[in-house]
Amino acid sequence: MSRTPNSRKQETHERILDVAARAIRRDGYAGVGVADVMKEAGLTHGGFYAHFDSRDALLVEALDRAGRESGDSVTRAVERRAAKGVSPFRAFVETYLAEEHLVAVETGCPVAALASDMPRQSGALQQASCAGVRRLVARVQSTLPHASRATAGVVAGTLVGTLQLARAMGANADARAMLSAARKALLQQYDSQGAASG
Amino acid sequence: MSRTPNSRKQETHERILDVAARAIRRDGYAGVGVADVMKEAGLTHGGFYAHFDSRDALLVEALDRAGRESGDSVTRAVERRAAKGVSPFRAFVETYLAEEHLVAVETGCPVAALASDMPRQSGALQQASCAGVRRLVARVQSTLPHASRATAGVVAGTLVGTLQLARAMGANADARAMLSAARKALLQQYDSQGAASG
DNA sequence: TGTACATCAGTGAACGCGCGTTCACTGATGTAC
DNA sequence: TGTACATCAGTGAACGCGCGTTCACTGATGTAC
Repeated sequence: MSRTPNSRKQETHERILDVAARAIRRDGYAGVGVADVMKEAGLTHGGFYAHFDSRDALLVEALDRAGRESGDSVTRAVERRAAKGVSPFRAFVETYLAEEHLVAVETGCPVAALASDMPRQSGALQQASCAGVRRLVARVQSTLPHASRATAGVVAGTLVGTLQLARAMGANADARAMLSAARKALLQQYDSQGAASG
Repeated sequence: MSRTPNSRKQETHERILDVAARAIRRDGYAGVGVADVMKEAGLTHGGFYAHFDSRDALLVEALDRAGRESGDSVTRAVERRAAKGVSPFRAFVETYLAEEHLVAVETGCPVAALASDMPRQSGALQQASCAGVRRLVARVQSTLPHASRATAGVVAGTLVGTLQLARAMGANADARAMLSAARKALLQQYDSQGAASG
C-alpha cells in the first residue's frame, strides 16, 4: 500500500495552498501570515519553507488557485443553469451577483476580494493578479460572444465593483438592492435574450 | 503676531491628516505606518498620540478627509465643465474615468483605492468606509436626478470596478481601452443628452 | 522694554509583540539484506 | 519474515526586524510683572 514517492509532501502542499487560497480572500494579502496558514493546515510554521520559497511565492500560487477554484465554480453553475435553458450571460450575472456571494468571500471571486490591493504588491504578485483579471474578463467575454474584450472588461468591472460596494455597505438591504439593480441593468443592456424576472 | 491658542497644534494636526489621506490611498490601510506618516509630515513618531488616540483613529479621520478632498475635486471639475454646457453626468463619468485617474491613486477616489479591504477593518473604519461609499453613490445620484439610489449604486460600482481592473492590469493600452469602453457604455445607457465623442 | 516663569508641542529612547525566515533535530516511512 | 539503515517531511526554538504605543524630557513660545 505504498504511496508514490513524494505523494505525502504533495498532498500537504495542496492542503497548504487550499488554506491559503481561502485566507487571501478572507483576510486580504496583508492579513495572511505564514504561521496562521500552516496552523490552519494542521502544521507548524517551521516546515513552510520546504514547500514555498517565500511568503510571496505562496501568495502567488494561492491567488492562482483561488482564481481557478472560483472560476470553475462559476462555470459549473453556468453549465447547470444553461442545461435548463438559461442564457450563459444571465446565468453568469445571476451567479456572480447572487446574495450568497455577498458573504461567501473566502470561496468567492478573488478579484473582488483583492482588486484594490493588487497594484501595491510585488512584481510577481502583480503579474499573477493581472493574469487573474484577464481570466475573469475572458470568462465574461465567453458568455458574450459578440462583445469586444473592452466591453467584457466593463461588464467585469460592474460585477466586481458592485459586489465590493455592496460588501462595503455591510451586506444589508441597501446592499441587496444594489445587487438586484446591477443584475437588472446588466441583463437589460447585454443579454441577447432580453431581461425578465430579476 | 500671536496665533490663537492651539493654532500651531491644529496646523500640525491638519498636516498629519493631509499626509495620511494620501498615504492610505497610495499604500492601502495595511501599508500606512504611524512613523512613516509622521516622518512625511516632518515630525517624529513620538508626538503622534498627542494628535490621535490610535492608528485606527487616524485611519478613520484620513479616510474621511480623502473622501472629502476627492469629492470636492470631482465636483469642481464637474462644475467647470457644466459651465461649458456639458451635462453633469457626462462630466462626472469623464472625470472619474479619465486616464489621469489611473495613476493618480494618492489623490484619487478612496473608495476605488480601498474598497476590497473595507470589510476587513475595525468597526469604526467600517462605518467610515460605509459612509464614504454612500457619499460616492449620492454624488453619482446627484448627476442622475431620475435614477434610484440602487441605480446610482450600480453606476458607482461600474466606475469603481472598472478603474480598479484597469489599474490592476497595469495602466497599459488594454487598461485605457477599458476606461474608454466604460465611459462610452455609461453615457449611452444613462446620459439623458445621449452619447457622442468619447 | 526686559526678565522670570509656565505652558505644552514635539523629541527620541524604550517597551512588548508578532512577523518572516532559518536551522538543528526528530521520528515515521520505505528499502536493503 | 525480521532487522538495520537511509531518507526526508515536519517540529519547535531562535533570529532579527519593524511595528504601535508609552513616557520622561526638551526647548520654543507667550505671559506676568
